This record gives sequence, C-alpha cells and structure tokens, in this order.
Amino acid sequence: MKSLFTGIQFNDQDPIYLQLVVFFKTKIAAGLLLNGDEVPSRRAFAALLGINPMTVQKAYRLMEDEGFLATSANSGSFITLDDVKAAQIKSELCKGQVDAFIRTMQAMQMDFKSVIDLISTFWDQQLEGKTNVTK
Amino acid sequence: MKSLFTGIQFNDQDPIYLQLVVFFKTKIAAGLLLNGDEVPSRRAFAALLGINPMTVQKAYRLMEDEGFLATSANSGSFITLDDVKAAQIKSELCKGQVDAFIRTMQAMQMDFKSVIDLISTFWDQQLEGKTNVTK
DNA sequence: GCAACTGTATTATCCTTATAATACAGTTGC
DNA sequence: GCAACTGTATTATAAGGATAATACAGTTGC
Repeated sequence: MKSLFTGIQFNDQDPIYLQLVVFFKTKIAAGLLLNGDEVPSRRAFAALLGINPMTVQKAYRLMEDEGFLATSANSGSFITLDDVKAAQIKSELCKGQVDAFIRTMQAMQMDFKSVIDLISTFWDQQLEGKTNVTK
Repeated sequence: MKSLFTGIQFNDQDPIYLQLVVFFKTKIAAGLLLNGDEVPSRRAFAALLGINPMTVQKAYRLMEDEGFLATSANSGSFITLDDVKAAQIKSELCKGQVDAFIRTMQAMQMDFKSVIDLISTFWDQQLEGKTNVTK
C-alpha cells in the first residue's frame, strides 16, 4: 500500500510551495485526505521529496492561513476540515480548472464538440498506471 | 475593429515572456495569425502592454528559436509558418492542455460524466463579451 | 537523563525574472 | 541630412523562490 505522499511530481514552472498546496487540496477534493489526518513532518516530507524543509514549511504555513491545517507545536500538523470547508476546496479547485480550460480552448477557436471529442479520446489513456477511478 | 494585440491579460504566476509565447501560439492555433503577418515592434508592444521592451525581446527570441518568427534587422519581425508547422503548434498546445486537464480532474477523483457536465454547464458562460466562436 | 524527534527562526547565497537606463547600428520618410 | 523608427546589447538593481547551514525550544521514548 503506497502512501499518499510518495511519488509526487513537480513541474519546473510554478513555485514548489504552491504546487504542494495544490497537491494537498487535490487530495482533499478527492476524499483521500480527511479531517484529523496527520501530514508528514516538515523535515521528513522534505527528505522524501528531495527539497528544502523551509519550502515545506512555507506550504504548511499557507495551508494554516487558509484554515485547513492546524499545527500544535512539537507534535506535528493535522488536517482540520468540516464538510463545508472540504466542499469549498473541491469546488474552488474544480471550477478554477474548468474555467481556465474552457477559456484556453475557446481562445484557440475550438468548438464545443471538438473539445468533448478530445476529452473522450484521451480520458481512458490517462488512467494507465494510476489508482482506479470511478467511471 | 480591435487589433489582435490589445487587451492581453497576464497572470502573476508565470513569467511574462512565456505567457507572450503562449499568446502568439494561441493566435496561430486559432488561425488568427498567419504566415507573413507582421508582429508589433518590441518597443511599441512593450509600451502597449506596460512592460519592458527586453521582456518582449526575450519572447520574440524564443519564438525565433522555435522557428515561427523571423526577424530581419531594422525592419521588424514576421510570422513564418507552413501548414505543417501551424498544425504542429496547434496540436501541441491543444494536446498539452487537454492532458493536463484530464490529469487534474482524475486526481480529484472526478468521473467522466461529471467532467463533461461541468464543461457543458460553463461553456456558454465563458463566451460573454468575447468574439464569436463556432458552436 | 538523553537521543531523537517536533516546529520555528535566522543568515547567507544563488538563480531567474523583470525592470531602468543607456548605448550603438542600420533603415525609412520628409 | 536628420528625426524617428527598427533590432540589439550591456549594466545595474530589485524581488521572489529555493537552498544550505545553523540554532533554539519543547516533546517523546528508552
């Protein structure tokens, strides 16, 4: 059983600490990270990812500010979510992605049907080598 | 009749010079920028966008390296495209966006039908205030 | 008690991006 | 000829992101 926190891939465009925040929000949106779940320590996570502990700290600090991570000094950090907050995170992330995608496709003069066809064509190919998804 | 080059919006995440390259590729993909078309001078474009001329220069240099912009000293820069190159640019841009979108949606455990429903819901809302798109 | 962990903090260094301020060489229009 | 444009280049400065190297205070397990 692989941990949630292994095998994370970073792109070299966006700041790592922001990609980390999106990673956690995605896991919350997917229902894979729940209220009360403990997240890795800054040092352990940094070692696992091959990055600097202060970069993880920066991400965790941002998540504390956004209200879904609580840190009690000297004993680790934990996800703090009620159903409303979890739904809000999923909704914001999802809507933001969909809006950006639609905007980009329309900027390229793609019509609705072509976009749906493209997604239909490539949806299943993306599943290879991943954990199963309801379909 | 508004010019192609007015009203460009930059985000504060990605480097401006890269956003500029994507902007030109998007116009090419949309068929709004054709072989032989002249692009604005570095200084004029920078003044229009409120950015530094050297940032435009950096974008144009990258486009020259990618082979779809030609610059003859002291007389401006022009789009250089054959049909193959134009198709390649559109295909790469489009496929890259679709792949990234599908990956993100699947990471959130979204199923195929929900994604299609979301796009169907928001597709037309994005069209407000934009030039018409075939639908 | 002590080693090993926890979060937190500071300092210095490096790279990339972006800007400002120039400067130079060539073309064009009047 | 000369002003106004073209692309190109250099230097200096600033900010953000990331790293390395420490350091300090508190908790936990043996």
